[in-house]
Amino acid sequence: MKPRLRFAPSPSGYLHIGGARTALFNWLWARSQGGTFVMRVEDTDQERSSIESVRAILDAFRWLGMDWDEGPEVGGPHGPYFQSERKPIYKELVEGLIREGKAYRCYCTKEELDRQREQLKARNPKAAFVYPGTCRDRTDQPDLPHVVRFKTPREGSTEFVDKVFGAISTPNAAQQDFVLVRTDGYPLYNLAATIDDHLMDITLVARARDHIGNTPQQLLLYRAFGWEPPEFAHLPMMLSPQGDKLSKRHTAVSVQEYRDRGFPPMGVLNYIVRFGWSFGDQEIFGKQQLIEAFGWDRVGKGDGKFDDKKFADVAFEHLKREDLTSLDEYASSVKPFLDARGLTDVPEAALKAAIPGIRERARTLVDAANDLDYYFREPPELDDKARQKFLTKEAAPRLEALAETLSTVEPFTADALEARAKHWAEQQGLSMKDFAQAARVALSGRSASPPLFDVMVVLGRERTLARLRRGAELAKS
RNA sequence: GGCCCCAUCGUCUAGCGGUUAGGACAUCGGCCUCUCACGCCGGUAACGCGGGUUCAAUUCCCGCUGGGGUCGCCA
Repeated sequence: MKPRLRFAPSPSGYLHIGGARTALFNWLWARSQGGTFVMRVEDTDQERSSIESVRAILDAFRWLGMDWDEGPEVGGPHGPYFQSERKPIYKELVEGLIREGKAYRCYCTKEELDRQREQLKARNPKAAFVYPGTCRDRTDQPDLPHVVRFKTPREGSTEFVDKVFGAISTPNAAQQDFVLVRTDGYPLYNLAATIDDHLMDITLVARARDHIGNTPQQLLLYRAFGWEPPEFAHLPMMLSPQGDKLSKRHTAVSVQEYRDRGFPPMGVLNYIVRFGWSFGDQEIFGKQQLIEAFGWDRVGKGDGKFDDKKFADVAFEHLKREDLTSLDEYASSVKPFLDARGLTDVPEAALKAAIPGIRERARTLVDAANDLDYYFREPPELDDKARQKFLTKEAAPRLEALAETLSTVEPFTADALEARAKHWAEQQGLSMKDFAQAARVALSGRSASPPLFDVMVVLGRERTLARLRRGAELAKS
């Protein structure tokens, strides 16, 4: 049977990097098995959910290149895919549970329970508040504000075999009569997720380890409904560098921030997939390779700590290698970052000519746009320090002479230019070192750039000569 | 605190009874060189502790210690 996987975001913000990883594992398995990847929006918390957030999350998915087969915008045979639109489904099923005595209405108010909880905490901060079961055996069901609670068995234990962690067993006594439906009639997570996973024919639920404690409750619900539960796979956590829960305080945690920093999408996916999953010594993967390599047997159990440096390096690796980011892809990816610098109509051909020279230098697309800037800005921005250091009185005549000697080079290629320049230098009793930096500043405005003659070729004969001469003028003054 | 889970370099990890414990990032040297990079060569650096099992434990079992998760009318 083809597996059906899902990712079920709560639309209360951006797509968290940890959420992206969970989604990725699901998506990879679906894609590698020819299965189905379902996107379901868990918007039962009306206060926190927003449509902008749904949009942000879907945009992040698109940017990452993870497509969904069923869900928002694409529909599918198991809809609706917004939980807020599935209320009648939950309602009917919960009423069945109540009729069968497997759940009950609880009339205790949140305020009362909160008060009790706080009292207990005041006395013993480490004590766990457990619902006292006030309404558990109540026989009347008046039509007053209430929540619905599950009647958790007091005996026995709930067990399952996790695809990553193996056998996990939890005593039912450790579970309380958890709430299924709140006063406003909206279902809570465990109820809605269970019902939807079943109705949507989900075969494997893969999620982060912080959900491991929800699994027994959900299993209890499957049993109560008489349904066959799906398989479960829990992923080790992605922790902050300090080892606690990863949050904004530590680093950028939204996928969008990495996009804005100029990380390539596959760089992001590649870094997060290696978190809790490995494939021998291979660290860098293209998308197709990743789909083929992925498997649950190579998912580890230990939590990991987030490392910005490693992340940046993986992203860079993807930008650097043409087999991972093609020239076309690189060019179109860097465009928005050039736009942001005001370089809005960069010729495609020139851009593609310039990229190979900056690929191995630019660690992000932000860097790339910066490294490409002087090719497309006329005149190039001039770095003051570089000017003072290299555009000296001594340099002026050399730049003039260099422009002169290079003006007749044919063809205008790096090799030919280098040969001519070296020949000229030799005649003058000079070495590359005696004019290279001055020429670099003249050409790029900076003291660091790709090799001189490569820069010249990208600029073309006319601009090269003009910039060298302008450099000479600047050097005189 | 109850319940659940985890444990190899600073970090991500390989290892699935016998290895000089491997790779990558980071870090420190060096080489290359027209600058900056890239690349290349090399160094420092790990099996948490204690018991078993075994001819042999990083590897299997138990305990301890340490770490994490969870205990909401959030998901």
